[in-house]
Amino acid sequence: MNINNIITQTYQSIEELKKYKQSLIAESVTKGIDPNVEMKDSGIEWIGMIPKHWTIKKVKYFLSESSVKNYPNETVLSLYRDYGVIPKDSRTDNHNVTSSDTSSYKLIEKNDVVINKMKAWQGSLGVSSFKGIISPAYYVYKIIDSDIYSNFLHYVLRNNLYLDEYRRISSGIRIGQWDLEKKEFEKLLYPFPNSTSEQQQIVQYLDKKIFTIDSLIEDKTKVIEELENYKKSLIYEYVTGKKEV
DNA sequence: CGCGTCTTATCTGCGATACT
DNA sequence: AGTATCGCAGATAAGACGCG
Repeated sequence: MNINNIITQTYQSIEELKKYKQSLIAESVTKGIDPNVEMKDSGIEWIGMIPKHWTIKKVKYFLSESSVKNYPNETVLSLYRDYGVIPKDSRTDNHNVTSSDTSSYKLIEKNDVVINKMKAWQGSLGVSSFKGIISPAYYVYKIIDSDIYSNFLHYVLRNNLYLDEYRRISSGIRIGQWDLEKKEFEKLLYPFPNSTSEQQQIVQYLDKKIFTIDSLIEDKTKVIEELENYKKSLIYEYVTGKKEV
């Protein structure tokens, strides 16, 4: 069996795991985790049926925009598709330079919703578990509905059923940096379980599942790395060794 | 008219990839 | 291996907008 085949296959199984993770999240936050519950039509075309006891809510009524500035000494945060909202200096792969004057940065409190308006269509939005400040090129919202559990909302906002819709309500010329239109976003509808305890159950369920899937992905990534290194050493020998064109 | 906010396009640094 | 080019993830400047 040649190395390239193994690498390709491992790579594919990682992709499948990632897809499974996405659909598991989407399924859980729109259908719940009890398969025996009675369903009803949500009226939202990209969602379809939802549990009967869930409620559809409009962004405008559960989020309120916040733009608090002049806290230049707070921790600078950054929003990642993969990691959510984290302190910017906790990663070395962010090459963007923080402005020398952070007084126009927006203040984020714990549990605030942060949206990268240019990358929302890729799922670049989430609920922060940190307090800090972020570049003014983001939208910051506060949750004003006390029946919504912030960690549940985090999964809901990022679930992939909504990505096409985010893309649709974004506009702009530069490829890959379409601007999410705030007004359109505020019109979006999301389904929620009525009780926060059910929201918490779903979050716990997802956290556990995702941890398992992520560690599987990690293992496979390591396998690929090892194989790539082996392949490189072969190529190196070929190129520097007795090769003649 | 002045000022703050929003929009838009351009800019950036470096890892990844392609090629030789 | 060494070099050249691409692409990612996001920051930011500057003009447009709009409010009192």
